[in-house]
Amino acid sequence: MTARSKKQPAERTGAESLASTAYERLRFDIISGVFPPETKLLIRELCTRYAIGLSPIREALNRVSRDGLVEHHDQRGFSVTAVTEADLEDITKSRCWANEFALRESIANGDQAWEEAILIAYHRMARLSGPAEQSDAPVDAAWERAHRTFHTSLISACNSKWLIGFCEQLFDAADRYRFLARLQFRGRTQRQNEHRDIMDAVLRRDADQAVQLLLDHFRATLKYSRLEIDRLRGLPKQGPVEPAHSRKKPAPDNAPRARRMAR
Amino acid sequence: MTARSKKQPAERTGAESLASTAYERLRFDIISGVFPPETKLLIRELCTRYAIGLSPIREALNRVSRDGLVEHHDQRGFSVTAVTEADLEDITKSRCWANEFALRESIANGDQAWEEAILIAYHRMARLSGPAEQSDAPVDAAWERAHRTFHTSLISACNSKWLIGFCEQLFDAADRYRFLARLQFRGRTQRQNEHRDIMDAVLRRDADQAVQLLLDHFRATLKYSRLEIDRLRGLPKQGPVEPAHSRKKPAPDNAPRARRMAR
DNA sequence: GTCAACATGAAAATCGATTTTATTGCGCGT
DNA sequence: ACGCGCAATAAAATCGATTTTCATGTTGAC
Repeated sequence: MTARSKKQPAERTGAESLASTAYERLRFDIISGVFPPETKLLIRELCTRYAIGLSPIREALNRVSRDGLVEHHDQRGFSVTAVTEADLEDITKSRCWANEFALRESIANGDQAWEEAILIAYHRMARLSGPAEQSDAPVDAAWERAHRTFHTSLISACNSKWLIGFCEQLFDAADRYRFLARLQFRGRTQRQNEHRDIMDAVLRRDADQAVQLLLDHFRATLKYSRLEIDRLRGLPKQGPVEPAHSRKKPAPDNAPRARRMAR
Repeated sequence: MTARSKKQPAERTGAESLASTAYERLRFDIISGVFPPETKLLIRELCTRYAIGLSPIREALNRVSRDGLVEHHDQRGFSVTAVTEADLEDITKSRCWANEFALRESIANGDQAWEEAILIAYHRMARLSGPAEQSDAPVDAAWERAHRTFHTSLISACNSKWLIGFCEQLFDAADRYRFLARLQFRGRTQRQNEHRDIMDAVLRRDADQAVQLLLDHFRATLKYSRLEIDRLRGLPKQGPVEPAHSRKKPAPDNAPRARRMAR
């Protein structure tokens, strides 16, 4: 036996820890709305859901809480950050500001590799956009990733890792609102051409036009998402999508809000 | 025994978890340069240093890593983020952008409470500035906190939690560079009047002037910190300030770089 | 009838042991 | 002698048990 049976050279880099995979899954589940806003995240439930121990879950929770998707109160656990219209507007304003700067810098500094990266990112996204049209799939993880990559590629030449990181964080935050809205609207609004127009302007190095289109794009997302917030308000908060583990005592009828964080 | 011996009603709100205190201490120690850049952070050593268990340390490390002060590689542990001139310039550029926007918004929106908060923050900082003049104290934690609070207060009326959070993160990152520089220069550069001038312009609602002064302030920090980077470069990297726990085998002489992260 | 102290149960937080993984030094074959 | 594979060691990562803390519902005194 000449050993070496463990690691295929192909996946050599894929040595992820359980905590990291838990982080990815948790972040995705929060953004995609599996855990509705203000849901209390019980460590034990997450353990059984993801089939891993306490420590990695706890580690993952700490990371998402620094992403702003989850709030943490000492001795009182974690809960999904609430959604409010003010927060949505804050996010949109911030990402407009940050992306405008980053995009202008990118257009000024971008080289050929940058242009090609945008082109590739767009086409990968566009290719996924067709087959995924069926609206019964609640979330197309692949397209979402490609979408994120596309937006990052636009500003990737701004020469600021901090700014890029900030934009990505805001992207995730805004995405959560978009997903929440989609849960109602079922079926994707067709906005692929917005992306194409943005890309065209960027590659044309028309900074003003590109910025204009990009900000419009963000504001359209805002408008689209905002419609849902009012509807969400007043809805009884509930646990994760799959029914919460049966309580020994089914909550008495006079408890309209279940599993809500004390504030 | 009528119990109730545990908690004084005074410190009722101070129910911090060990992980949170570890986070604070760790962040402070990294920013203040106790752990030099690129130091490998061994969990066990941190456990003994802070006298707490693995889990809280690990939790704290995850949080600081999301703050950008520490890098994490799966299965390979944590290490203090390296310092580079490019990173320092990135940070400065980013905080100039972010703070300009935030400050203009603040000046436009700020109410009386905002003005008074600035005033108070300044005076608290100024009061600490006098007695702390002795240069033998490596770090005056109280003044540093007040300094941070002052800068945050300036932009606190910008109506964007995201933007404020971003600015604070950048503040910490820049502060680490400033501390590293101070370790050499011993003795504080007297820049208190810069803060006063900024405050005056802000309270006068002279946005252009305030922005000008604030950005100059940041750039002065950049200039001040940059001087040290070249000097740091080439210096043998070493462990925490207190001598590294004695190795059974003292490293052979041909190993110039000790405890360095593989990259 | 109202309020406060108390008991009870649930969840978070912490710890220490165990498992997994990476790194380093050594021996062997070429 | 040089490179390659293997063993030994150190560190990270994970798990499960235990301790602390909070929330809830109840009882008793005023």
